[in-house]
Formats: sequence, C-alpha cells, structure tokens
Amino acid sequence: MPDTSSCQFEQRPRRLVMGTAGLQADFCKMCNVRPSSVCSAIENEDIGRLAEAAVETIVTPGRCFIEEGEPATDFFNVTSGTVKLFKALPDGRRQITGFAGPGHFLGLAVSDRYAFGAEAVDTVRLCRFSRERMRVLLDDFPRMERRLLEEASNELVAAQNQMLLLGRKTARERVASFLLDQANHGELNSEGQLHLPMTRGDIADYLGLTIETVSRTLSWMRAQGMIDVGKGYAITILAQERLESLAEGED
Amino acid sequence: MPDTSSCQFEQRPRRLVMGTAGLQADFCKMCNVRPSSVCSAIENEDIGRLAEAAVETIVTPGRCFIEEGEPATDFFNVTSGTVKLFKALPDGRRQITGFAGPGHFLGLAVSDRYAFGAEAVDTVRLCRFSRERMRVLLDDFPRMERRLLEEASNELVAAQNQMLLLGRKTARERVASFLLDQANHGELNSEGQLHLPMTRGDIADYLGLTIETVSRTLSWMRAQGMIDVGKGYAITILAQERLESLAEGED
DNA sequence: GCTCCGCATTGATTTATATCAAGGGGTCAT
DNA sequence: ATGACCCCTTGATATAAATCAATGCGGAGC
Repeated sequence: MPDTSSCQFEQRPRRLVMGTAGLQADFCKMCNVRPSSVCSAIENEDIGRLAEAAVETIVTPGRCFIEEGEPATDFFNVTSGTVKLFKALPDGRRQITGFAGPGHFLGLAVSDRYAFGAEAVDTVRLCRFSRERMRVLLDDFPRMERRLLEEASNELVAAQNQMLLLGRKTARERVASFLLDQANHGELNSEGQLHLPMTRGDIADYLGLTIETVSRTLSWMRAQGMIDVGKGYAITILAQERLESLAEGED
Repeated sequence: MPDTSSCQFEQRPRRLVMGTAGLQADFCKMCNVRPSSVCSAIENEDIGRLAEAAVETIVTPGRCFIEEGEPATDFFNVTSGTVKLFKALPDGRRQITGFAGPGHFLGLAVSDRYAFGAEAVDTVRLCRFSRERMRVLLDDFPRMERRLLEEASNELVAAQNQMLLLGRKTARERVASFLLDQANHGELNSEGQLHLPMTRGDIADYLGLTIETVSRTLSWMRAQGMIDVGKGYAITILAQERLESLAEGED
C-alpha cells in the first residue's frame, strides 16, 4: 500500500484519530511531568481550567502527528515517550531539529502553519490543547506565558548548540556530543546503560550525518573503549571525560 | 599588541564603555524600530517607563559587546546596524548562529550567563536594559512578555531552518538560501543591489563553510548568470527563481 | 519451522569541500 | 609614495564523510 501522506515519516495511511473530551482536574494535579513543564505555571486551585482544555492522546511509534506546513491547530505537551521534530527538503533529505521528551511543549508557531513535523519515536502520550483554548489560558494565566518564554529560551540555547555542532563539529565530535546530551537528559537504567529510543537513521538525521558514519563512529568509540554498545539501543558510557573533551573538539 | 580577551572576535583590547543615563520619553516615541520590536508592546502613555530604563549605546565595527559565558547582565535592542551572534569551540572554530538587524532583541538567556557572543558587524546602535529593570518592565507590562515570546518563536523557526541548512544542504544550496534570506530581510538599494555588511569569513562561519568555498560558490553563481557581484559587498540577484529552486534543492 | 524485511555493521570507492598556496586590490598609517 | 595588512579570488591537492555494496541479525507473519 503506497504512502500518500505528505509527511515523510508517516508509515500508516490512516488519519490520526484524537479524542475531544477534556480531562478531570485530578489528571493534571497528579501528572508526573507537571513540575517540569509549562503546566507548573498554573496553581492547584486553577488546575481544573487546564485539565478541561486538555485532551489526552496516545501516538503509536512511527506515527506523524504534526505535519510541516499544515495549519497549526493545536499545542501539545509530551507526558511520556520521545518525539522527533524535523524539517524536510522536497527531495526527501531530512533534518531532525530535536527530540522532545516528557515535559516538552510543542507547537509554538508564529504563523498559522507548523514550521516543522513531529513523529512519535516510541509510544508517546500527549496532552493536546487547541490554539483557541490555549490563547484563553494564556490570557487568564500570564505566568504560563512567562513559563512558555522560558521554555522557548531553553530551546533557543539548544538550537544554537546544535548549529555549532552541525556547522563546525566533526562526525566524532557530533556523536560524542549527542551521547552526552542523551545521558544528561534521559536517565540511565539500573546497569548504567543509556537507552536510545531512536534508530541510527534518526541519529544520523539529527547530527547531519549518514547512517553508515554514525555506525562507524560508534564502532570506533567502542574500539577506543569509550563506550559499550549493547543489544538493541542500549549504550554504556565508559569514559565520560574522554567523550566530553572529544565533544568540545579538544582532541 | 596581543588580544587577551576571551572573545574570539574582539579586535580592540579596551573595554566597552557604556553610559548609564536613561533616555527621554520622546526618544522611544520617535524610535523608528519601535513598530517592529518588542518595544511596540508598550503604549505611548507608558513609553516614558521604557525610555528611562534604556541606555543608548553605540558599538564600533568589530567590537564584541556580549561575550559567551560571561554573566548575563543586560538585554539589548538593535536600533541600527547589524550584529553577528556566535558560538565558538575552544580551538577557535566558530559558528555564527544569526545576524541581528534593527528591531532585533538580544540577550534572552535562561541561565545567568550568555550562551553566545555578539559582535558589531558595522556600526551598531543599541538600546541597553539591565536585567533587573527589564524584569520590572515585564512584570508591569505583560504584553511585552507576549511580544518577547513571539520574537523567541520567530527565532526558533529561523534556527530550525538553519539546522536544515547546516545539516543537509550543499554549499550551493546554502549560499542561495543565504542570499535570498538577506534579500528578504534587508532592503535593496536604488539599483536593486543587496548590500551585505558582513565579510566572506562571516558568511562562511554562518553557513558552516570555508571562505574559499563561499567565494567559489559566488563566482560560480555569477558565471551561471544568477547574480552579479559588484564592488565591495554589493550583490544583485539576477535570477531569483533559479536561486529559490536551488535553495530548496530542486536542482 | 521458514521467509521476509527493516535495521545495523563493515568494506571499497567516490566526491564535495577543506586545506594549502599564491597573487591581486583596497585602505590606512607612516 | 611606500609598505603593511586585510580581504577576496583562484588553483592544486588532501581528506572526511558520502555513496555504493555486501552481509548479518532479529522480530513479525505465515
């Protein structure tokens, strides 16, 4: 069955079906990502307002839920899983501009169209807010707007770091930077392993490299004793300091 | 005289001297960049509050006025001229993350240190605001915070485009994209020429290329009849559509 | 069980761009 | 005027990473 979707990452032709019912206040009150998300800007006493504007959505792996260039109707807040954000060229070349994990807010768009696409890497849980309801919330809770500005500023810093990486770092430096970033953001499992939810192809599209170069670079790092590459997507960092100096080009 | 500054772009060892006196209300009221800047969020009746918090600063070409990693004490608003924003690696490799022209707001930083450096490309006029005074202004004028969020969102979109450029575009596509961006933002002179205030080196550091590749690519475009390279920094776009399809990789 | 297919790894070769190198044309201070 | 210094351009060569190609592994479906 051919893929007729405009989204390069879409793997299933079916439309994403999303519910429309709001949530109970307790849902937000108990939410484990609230402390680290923009939702923390709303106090417990007002949390019902937030909850009733939100719709919980589950996105299966590989499913695209924001398509670049489509009307920007919704904002999203990731509550679990990992999302890849990307831009594409007409001939299919792609650049992943970031990975968004729990607590991350998506959908900031100045124009009325999304400037990027978003696809679930693994199973992703989202809270969805329509733009209109979000607008009302922002009018009523200016603290939320401030929190959103903080979030945007953080992303801007990350984007600047990524521009330095893409414009000036070597393949080894890129991969080292990536592993350290992932180790800082995602938590390690009981064996100190870093679980990467994304494929080598995703990493390549994030780092501006090819799959082969990412694979070769990881093999080289393993040969150097810097990392251990386990089964599946698990990686153990064995020489963090060496990776850090490599990431900053001090080798 | 050796350059002992930590700023890679600093050319003069003297410290930047900046005044401390606030401005008259009329200064902001008459300001020609107010409509396109965050300052437009403050109405005429309150503009005195903005003016008294601002200090006008003139920065000579090549002068660095924000140093990466230094304490983030001030915000800036560019009123004339062009600023380059950059990040650097310890060995001197640099990435210019953007050029900021009139109306552009600088200094958004989450931590208490600047995440990037800023240097005047040509003679630059700035309004400077201390973080504390800016904080008070934002508390008193929530519209300004909203305006700042818009600005940050715009920058985020630009950053995503730049990541696509740096990660996935060829040298020709990069230069074509750059020329079109510049033509869109800066206005053309009476002869339809685009005046680029920055050097080939700056363009190279912005596009993740070398000076030689930028120069060769411009020469190639001229040989193709796409552009005319005039004296100094003037460029005429002769075949906009060809440049546009080139910029999007449709060639 | 087997087959298929996507993902990853590794090797051989190519190529776009960097690096090295030389020279020209401004501008500024002496 | 002269020389020093930038910045730019162009040519020759080197190289990091892409591309082309082959193989292996592991899960899903039959």
